[in-house]
Amino acid sequence: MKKIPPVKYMRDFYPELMRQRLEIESAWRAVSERAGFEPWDAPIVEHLDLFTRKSGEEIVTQLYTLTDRGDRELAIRPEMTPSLARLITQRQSALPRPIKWYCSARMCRYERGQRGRLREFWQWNIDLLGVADVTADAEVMSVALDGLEEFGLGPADVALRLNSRDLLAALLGALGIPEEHHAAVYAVTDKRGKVPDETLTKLYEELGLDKATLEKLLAVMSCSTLEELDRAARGAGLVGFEAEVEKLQRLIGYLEALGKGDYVVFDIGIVRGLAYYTGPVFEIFDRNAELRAICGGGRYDRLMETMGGQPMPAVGFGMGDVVLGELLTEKGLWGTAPANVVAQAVPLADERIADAMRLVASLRAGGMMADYVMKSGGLGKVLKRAGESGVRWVIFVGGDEWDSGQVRVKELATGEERLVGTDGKELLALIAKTAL
RNA sequence: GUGGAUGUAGCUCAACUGGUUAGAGCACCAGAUUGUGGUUCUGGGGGUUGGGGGUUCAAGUCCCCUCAUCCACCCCA
Repeated sequence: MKKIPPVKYMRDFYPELMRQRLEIESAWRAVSERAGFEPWDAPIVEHLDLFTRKSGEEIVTQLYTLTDRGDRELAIRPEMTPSLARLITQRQSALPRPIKWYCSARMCRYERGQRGRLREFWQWNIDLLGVADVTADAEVMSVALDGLEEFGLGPADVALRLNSRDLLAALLGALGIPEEHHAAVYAVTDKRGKVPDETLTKLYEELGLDKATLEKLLAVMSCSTLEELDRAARGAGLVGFEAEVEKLQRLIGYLEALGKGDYVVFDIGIVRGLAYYTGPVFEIFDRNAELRAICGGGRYDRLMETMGGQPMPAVGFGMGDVVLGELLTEKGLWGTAPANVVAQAVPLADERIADAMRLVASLRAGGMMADYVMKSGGLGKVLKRAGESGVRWVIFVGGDEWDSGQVRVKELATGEERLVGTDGKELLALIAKTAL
């Protein structure tokens, strides 16, 4: 019989990998809860319309779609935001503001796999709705960075690249570029840092702008700090963008107040592909910029209307488990050791197997992680295995000790042995004491 | 969807210009070791050399196709 492999670009979670996934998810959860976000989730399968409404029909080629027996067109969710919008709009007037929600969800995208991108993955979403001010943006970005700090990552490891769609729009407007051409400019700007500067310049030239406008655009787009941009735009005689610069400066100030100032880098090349972003947008990268973005997000103040709800300002991000996992592996920051069995009982004769079970059952009932060897004897091997796998106590069940109502307990780290009663109580107390 | 690279045991890799039955280390299982340790020693299981076709007396090796993986592009919610 031929073996059936896992589905292309999807992972089998052997225990080692599964522990990593759980470590990531519990960190996300802990950080979210600590920052006052509430958990939510939705079905893993949604109506196809939910996704095409937000992203257009082209999205279908990137989805796992299915038709159910009632001829309903469905799709496995490729992201959480449409579901979020549904949940929010269903109870929009009843939810107290601000709405701070998080989820850690499994999703699928039918894409070509490559490093950092698979067809099934987990994504942490943080969303804050009902607050139009950049205080909310700062909060969301800060929590994203908290999520990375939880693993020991710091400003030396990752950077938060920040930009604003409103700022870009204001600059292009000031340059006299009509709104319908903004998307084309964004598409080029998005390449910044990904292609050589000369190529970028060439792409801007191909946009068909007149020479004066092009020169001003290039002057503005080549800035690598917000201050530099402010000077360059003023120098080019542009007006009407100042409020957006001020907003970003205030946002950066809030991030500093939240202790995240060292991560922030202004990057006019951060555009984000999605059309629905409206204000500040950001991506978090490893400092070496070897991997794709660890996290991306921004403000999407129009989405609730698009999804049939009342207008409501919103800001959020998504962080995937794949790139983060690669970074943690690269930096050696995985924390979880296997959960070792603390105590292992070994029956010294077949007649003692049931007794070992009883003892272990009472230890488990007492909250201790305990296990037993499933056959009697073979002490040399049992001890060897126990030592290798991190067992801390081995309990010998049987022999003369058993006949006198006791079991012999060996602490593997010291080799010290003691005699305790067979009901497990004394053993629990002993282990609890040494565990501290 | 486009282009490039790579495919040998669970993992890391050998096998000179084509030449006997494809090997080693690690891992796994067992024994030395029926009441006491991590070392050591011995043995064992595990391969359609990704798959198919072709050239040849002979293919892991050369050719073609295909599949998979990785990298880059497109896209990136």
